Amino acid sequence: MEQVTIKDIAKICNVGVTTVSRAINDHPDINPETKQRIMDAIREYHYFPNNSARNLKRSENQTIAVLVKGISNPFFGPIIEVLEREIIRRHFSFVLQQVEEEEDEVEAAISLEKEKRLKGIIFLGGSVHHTANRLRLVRIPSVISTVDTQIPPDIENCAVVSIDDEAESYKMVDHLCRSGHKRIAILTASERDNSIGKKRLEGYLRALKDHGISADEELIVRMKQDQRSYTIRQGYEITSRFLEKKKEFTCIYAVSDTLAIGALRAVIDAGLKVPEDVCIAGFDGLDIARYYNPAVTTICQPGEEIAAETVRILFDMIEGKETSRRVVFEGTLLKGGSTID
Amino acid sequence: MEQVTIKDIAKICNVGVTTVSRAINDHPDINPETKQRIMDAIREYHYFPNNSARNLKRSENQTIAVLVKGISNPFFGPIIEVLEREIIRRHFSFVLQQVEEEEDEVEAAISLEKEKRLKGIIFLGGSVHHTANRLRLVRIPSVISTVDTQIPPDIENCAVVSIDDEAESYKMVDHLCRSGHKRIAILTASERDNSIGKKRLEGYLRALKDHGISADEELIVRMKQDQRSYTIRQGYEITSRFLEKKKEFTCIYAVSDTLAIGALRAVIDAGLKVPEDVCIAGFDGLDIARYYNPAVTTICQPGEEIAAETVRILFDMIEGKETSRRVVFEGTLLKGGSTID
DNA sequence: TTGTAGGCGTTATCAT
DNA sequence: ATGATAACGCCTACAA
Repeated sequence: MEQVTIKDIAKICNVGVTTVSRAINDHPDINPETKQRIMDAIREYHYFPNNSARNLKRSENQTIAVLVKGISNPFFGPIIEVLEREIIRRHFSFVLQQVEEEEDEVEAAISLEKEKRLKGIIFLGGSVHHTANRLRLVRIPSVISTVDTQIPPDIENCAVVSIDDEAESYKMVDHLCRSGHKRIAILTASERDNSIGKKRLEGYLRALKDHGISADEELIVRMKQDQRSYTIRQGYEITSRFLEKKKEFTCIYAVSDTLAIGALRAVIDAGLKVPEDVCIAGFDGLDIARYYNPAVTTICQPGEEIAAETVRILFDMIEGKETSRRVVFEGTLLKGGSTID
Repeated sequence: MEQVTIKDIAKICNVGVTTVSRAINDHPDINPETKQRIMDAIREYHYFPNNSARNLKRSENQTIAVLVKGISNPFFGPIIEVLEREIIRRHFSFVLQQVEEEEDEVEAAISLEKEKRLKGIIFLGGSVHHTANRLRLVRIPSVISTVDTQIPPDIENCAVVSIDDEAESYKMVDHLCRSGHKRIAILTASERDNSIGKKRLEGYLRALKDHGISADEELIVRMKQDQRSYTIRQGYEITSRFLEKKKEFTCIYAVSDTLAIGALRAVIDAGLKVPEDVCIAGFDGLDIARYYNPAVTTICQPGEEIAAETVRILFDMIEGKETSRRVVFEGTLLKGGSTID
């Protein structure tokens, strides 16, 4: 028997398929003995229900999908854990799906919604805003999490939970300026980025301006596009090249902790001392920033709170309750040994 | 119209469903103009084919699934990237699926195989060996990747690609002993672990023995079970507690780089100098080990080669070719500033 | 080149 | 408590 189906089990047990279906779905209307017989046969013949058939037939499914862009981003690790725990706690199933770099997450969502009869969707990472219009096609409640974006007010089943990237970035650069830095280099995304890289750069520029410092294009160091973004290696390489130019500067602010760590190491390898010769700051509040030597001064995003709030809002929407459409969390400036006050 | 189906599109375009199906699946037997008309309607009415229905009907699907246990493990990041690239390069689709900590990966595989009509499966991480018998139920070719395990020789459509954990661990501890260390503490998994933690501990014990050093139970530091394993934080905490005991030792060997980094930081926080007072070594060869300050001496697993070989073997099996059933790669001892020769 | 009809494996409805 | 049967949305002979 190539593929054991529900019919085979029915035949083996001399019952109808309905009864087998009742057994595997824990329906009440079934004789316990019949059920036992069926379950035994299922085990013996290694029957596994076909999920495609189930999803096709079922009108709805108590499951929430999390769509992550860049699943190996260490920032998402603890967040995914909380999302999962909170979803399971509410007796829903949890599906984690990776979205490819070039893939449109909204399209993936629509497709998955149909395929799995989802009840809700969480977008983690990515840059959903340029597809805001497509969001209209998502019929079920969704929350965009950790991405600071705007959604048109008429899209009613979608919410956003994140920090304010521009403001938090301002907070960091403001702090650095107050510490006396006047020549602060920034490590950020490539020119055509339209996501956190851009927002955090804007915060940097505004802070400089408020401190009467004119921005110097030469201190804006951008990632190379031919490599994975926001990696330690990327941080190391762009910093090394920057150092070779012998620009004058006293501080490097990287828009992610991973970049900051690469920068830190590049600076050390160049024979400079941190923080005596160069101060370094990051963004995100990764564990590794805290545990690096020296600890990296950073803006800590309350990732786990964002995750918990994300799930809370999603379920409010699912249950038809009134709920906030936009929640902005505050980041915390965490001072480490990589900067001097 | 709640859910647009293929029938709706057919009706709208005044054609049969077959023709619509032909259009969306790029069948040759269709009038280009008809196709264009259909594609326009699809876009206009936002039709998305239902994947469940497709998978149900399709007898096979050119797709490979990767089942990862512990997807946020940084060791898997670059590996997944290579797996994906290699699979796509062979014109197959790639599906990444997370397996829960308590979930049985083989069962997940069987379920997914039916649901998506997979052509092959890659197991990444986890500890597949205690379910070897269940592996028999997986009808399609599979490769267990990065897990050093044995599979019964009669299971013919399953292969293993990994390093030899015991031998590599031996290599590291042997090196440490040759550097003069006699009191080497090890940071490893909990007692009931039956995976890498155990294998690497065995290598440690054998190396000590070969150097005439008797193992000291007090130098075997185990992870706490109430926390996520192999995290930096875990490494920091168990090391801190260990330091409080004031045991005599000159070196800490952690069975993962993440643990090693936590240990490193704990040692530094305790006012000790690395490597002058304490040497520290890790395992895996993560980027962060290389970029830490000081760089962590570690065994570097050739993750990307393992990934490439995994895909190669899988496709050999799919194509019915003879191929190796077991490939063991060598790790490389990478010396960093965290130890002294 | 196009359409009709049957079936993929399951669940839901409605009898019995 | 149980079973027959009609969907679910799609693909694919086969027929036209």
